[in-house]
Amino acid sequence: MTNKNFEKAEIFKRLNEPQREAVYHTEGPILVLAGAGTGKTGVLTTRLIRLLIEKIALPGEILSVTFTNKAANEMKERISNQIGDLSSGLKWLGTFHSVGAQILRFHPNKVSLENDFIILDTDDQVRLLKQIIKDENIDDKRWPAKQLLNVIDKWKNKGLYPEDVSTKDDDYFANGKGHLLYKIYQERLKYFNAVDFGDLILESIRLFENNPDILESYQKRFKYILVDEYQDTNVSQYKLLKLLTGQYQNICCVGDDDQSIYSWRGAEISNILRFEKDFPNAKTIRLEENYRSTGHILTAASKLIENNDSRLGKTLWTNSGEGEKITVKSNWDGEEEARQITSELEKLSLNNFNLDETAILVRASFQMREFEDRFIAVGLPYKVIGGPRFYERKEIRDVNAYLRLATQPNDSLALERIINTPKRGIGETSVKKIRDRSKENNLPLIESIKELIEEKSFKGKTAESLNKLVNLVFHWNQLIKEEDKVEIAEVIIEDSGYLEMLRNDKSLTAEGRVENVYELFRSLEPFESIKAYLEHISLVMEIDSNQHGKKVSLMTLHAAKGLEFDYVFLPGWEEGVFPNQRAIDEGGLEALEEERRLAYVGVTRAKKKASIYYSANRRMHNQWISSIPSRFVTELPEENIETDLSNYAGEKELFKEQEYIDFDQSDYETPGWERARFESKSKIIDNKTTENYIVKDSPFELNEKVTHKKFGKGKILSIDGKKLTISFGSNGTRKVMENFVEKI
DNA sequence: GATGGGGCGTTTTTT
DNA sequence: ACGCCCCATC
Repeated sequence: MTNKNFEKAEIFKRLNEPQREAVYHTEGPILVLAGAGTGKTGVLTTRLIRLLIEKIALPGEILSVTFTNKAANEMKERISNQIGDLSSGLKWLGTFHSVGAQILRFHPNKVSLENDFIILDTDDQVRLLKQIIKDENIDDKRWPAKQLLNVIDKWKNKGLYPEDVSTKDDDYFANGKGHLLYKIYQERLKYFNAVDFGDLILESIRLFENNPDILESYQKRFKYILVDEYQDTNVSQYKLLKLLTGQYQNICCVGDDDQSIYSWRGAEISNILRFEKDFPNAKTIRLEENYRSTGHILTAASKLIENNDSRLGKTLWTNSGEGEKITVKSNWDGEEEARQITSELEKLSLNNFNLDETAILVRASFQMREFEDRFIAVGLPYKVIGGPRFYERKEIRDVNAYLRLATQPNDSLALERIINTPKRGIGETSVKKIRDRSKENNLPLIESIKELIEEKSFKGKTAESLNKLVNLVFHWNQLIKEEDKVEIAEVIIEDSGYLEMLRNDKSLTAEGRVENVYELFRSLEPFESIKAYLEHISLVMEIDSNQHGKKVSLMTLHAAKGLEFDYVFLPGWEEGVFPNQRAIDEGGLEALEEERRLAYVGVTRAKKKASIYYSANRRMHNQWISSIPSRFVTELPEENIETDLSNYAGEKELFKEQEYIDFDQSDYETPGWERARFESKSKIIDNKTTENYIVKDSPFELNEKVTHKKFGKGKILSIDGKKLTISFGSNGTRKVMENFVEKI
């Protein structure tokens, strides 16, 4: 095909001016700042397609990285829909981790790995770390393995090897022993011929830093580099990109600093903020025309995000008219909020509106329960997006461990996982004996077992079981060598006694587990071999969930990034819930800005209508908390919102209570807040529904001594529901809400 | 090796 | 309040 052909193509014609520029500017570094709904993925794929069609690069010469498998698959699909076979051979289109794995698979020996190294999942990592902590005689109660994993993860995200962790960075764990444990962990990984997710990036960096010739070959190979969601990259991913970019500098990063919501897992918003400094002569293109939302939604979201300081700044606009205003509604509590939203959804549903185009986006998953309860009560079809993943289920991991072991008997971590599952009478002492032998003689566990059996170190049932297990493993391995067909998986799992164990389990969950195992067998079908399956799932922790039917989507704001719906419901916009108090406590202003970006992501998911809700009271950890509207509510411009207080009863109560909070000390003096206060006062309120919720039994007693965050120690003079009158001595006598007070 | 009680944590989650 | 994890106990 020629240039003309490309220019005639529909995908090209559809581009607007800045999009076109982003597609055509192929030489030199370029940052495409793509606001929500501005056709980001379209630009990325069109750019790639153009490189191929105009034969600027061969498929194998384009490195194209995304963050999630979902994004990678979507891109692949879009491309192949457009150009079919031309797209085959795009073997470097994938997630950061799959690219890292691919690189390491070519040169395992250069980073002290062997062929067929295994990729650990989180569960394996924790088990390994637990062992290390115990071996080092550290109290694993005080210093849990999970926490160590977080610390190590953090270091890996920052591109730090054990030797790079300075004493200064190492006050997180076990009084400065963190980096030592990290070192041992890395040694153990090498010993198991294993890497974790972080290593896929980190070891790739090490490979390139230690082998300039190899690096150069990759720099030459990757004529063009495309990066999606650049705001989500962490330091080590950035380093890897920087290395690969080399002298050619043909890197195109697409992202949106306003949608950076993953700092807590290592994403560095500074990567995108610094782009122009990092890559000299970089071109920045802003995509600001939004094709998703209507005017009010877009303006409100834009104004909201303008409250952030750390941003590159862009102004979204749309041609699609004003549309509907964002509604802001208040409720008495979470339950009422769920009722309210559900009834709005029911109305839509009764008018034959497609529920697939509706979503409820929450800040934290505990908020989902009330909605699920309500949906079930009224029979509204819904689906939860995200949540516990298939491959993280225990039974699935167990089965995978058996399959790993069958393909690779030396996989000691897999063996340790299932050595006594189902119960075979191989206790902790036997396992320790085996493990010790392995450490002494530097052997895989299975070889140690063989040795120990020959030496008759085990007796009775233990010896018998171990012998049987070892023989089975080698038998399976033989089966797979002869004919690696996925059907063998079922044979293996039956042989092992695992399925029998589940079938004999009378508990409620066991039935589901058996089903899950069969689901796994089904999911093997598309694969050529068990080995291919295992390699796939070690990088892809998801299974395609086929959630059919028209349903409301229920998910967290994080899970909603990249999605869009006609109607978006945003409950729980209250201080403490959203912005999340813990986030602010731990991360201060930066965290608050991230929360605001989350709000921005939420609002911009809506195509036709966004509705925001807050409640006067919320039950958290089984305690009633009275709450005040989120500052984000007050940051929405008045002209783009419609405050609807008609529905509900608790408003009066809410604002009456607010008067007991010391307003001088609060941040809520924005115009929106004042407006809300004023409106609430002028409303006539039906008090009926509130009565059920009024607290009758106070946890406090008259004359009880308490402390208040601000006023210090005091004595309770009177109790009126949640309102306490307290004498604070020199600080005077004040009325305060009980949740601002603690017992001494 | 099963069972139950005590202790603990309870934001977001991908690979 | 609740669920999960770990350990002690039988």
